[in-house]
Amino acid sequence: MAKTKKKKESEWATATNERLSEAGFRRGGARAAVVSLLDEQSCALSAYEIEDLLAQRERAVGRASIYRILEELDELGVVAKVELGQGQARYEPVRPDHHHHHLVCDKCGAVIAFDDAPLERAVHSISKRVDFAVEGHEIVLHGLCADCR
Amino acid sequence: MAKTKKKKESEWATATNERLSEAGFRRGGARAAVVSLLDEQSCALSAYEIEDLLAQRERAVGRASIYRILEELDELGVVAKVELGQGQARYEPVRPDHHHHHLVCDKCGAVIAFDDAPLERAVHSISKRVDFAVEGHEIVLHGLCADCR
DNA sequence: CTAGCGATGAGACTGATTCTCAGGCTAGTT
DNA sequence: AACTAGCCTGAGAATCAGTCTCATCGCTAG
Ligand SMILES: [Zn+2]
Ligand SMILES: [Zn+2]
Ligand SMILES: [Zn+2]
Ligand SMILES: [Zn+2]
Repeated sequence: MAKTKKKKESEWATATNERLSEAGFRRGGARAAVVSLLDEQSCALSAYEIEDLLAQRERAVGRASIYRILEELDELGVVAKVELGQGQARYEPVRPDHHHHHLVCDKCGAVIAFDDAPLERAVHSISKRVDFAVEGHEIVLHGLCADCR
Repeated sequence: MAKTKKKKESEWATATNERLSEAGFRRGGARAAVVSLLDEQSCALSAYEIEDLLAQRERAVGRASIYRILEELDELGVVAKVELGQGQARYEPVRPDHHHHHLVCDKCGAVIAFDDAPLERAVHSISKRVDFAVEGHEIVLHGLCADCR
């Protein structure tokens, strides 16, 4: 058998690995572990969460490598770095069919994903109108989650 | 004459000082200087920019005080803390009649303000639909400014 | 199998923000 | 005006996320 990966990788991991090799990156254990972990996520994780999860579940990866790899993936456009005003960045796999934004509870820090077509339309409309080459957008709604109210 | 302030304060400073006293805060030189400086701003400044500007123009204020005061003002809802993904927070006076969002140049860091009614409508519409008490929102468009393209 | 060079990670370093706590000053009180 | 409780300030230490350095590891082409 060619594959002996822990869990079968999804479309995202496949596409990501392809982009990585296209971009000239060699294979490496640290990067494979990060990609594998992100592949299982539907929403964003912080670098420290990634570090902890990797140490527990997959394979410990140095902090420097985690940040380096996340930056590479962000530049390749396969990972999005989102800043939710919590003093730390979060990273999530980019899946065009699951584009979404976030609701952040100011009390407990909970992060909830949502998507809305009219909102996206408004953003795209603006992007075309301004004298600015818009490459991405981030929308965060702050407030209190159901539990914290 | 009752007033000998450097420049006549605008509606924002007046309302802010009122809220501060309502909230039980005493007067103080550091806070007055920060409020006065913010009152002149139409868009966001970073804590360091505020520190430098105060040291030059108004009255030097300790860094700890600047952060403490900005946090108080943010909690009172008269200042908005905006995180534009530049590794530092920025703060701007909240003027309901000048609600806006930001375009950030990923190359030179330029920040440009914009506002859009359809976008706000979409956000408010979402706010009503989710099981979440939305208290604010932040929208950032990333890309390259006209100069950097 | 081996050389060449990218990949990795321990730990030092940076920069922003927060904390601590010893005075300074405001706002009532007498 | 003088007095005082307790908020207001700010210098400097402490934190913390994130970045850099560089010796070492391990792919992979040949
Ligand atoms: Zn998400
Ligand atoms: Zn909550
Ligand atoms: Zn602004
Ligand atoms: Zn620019």
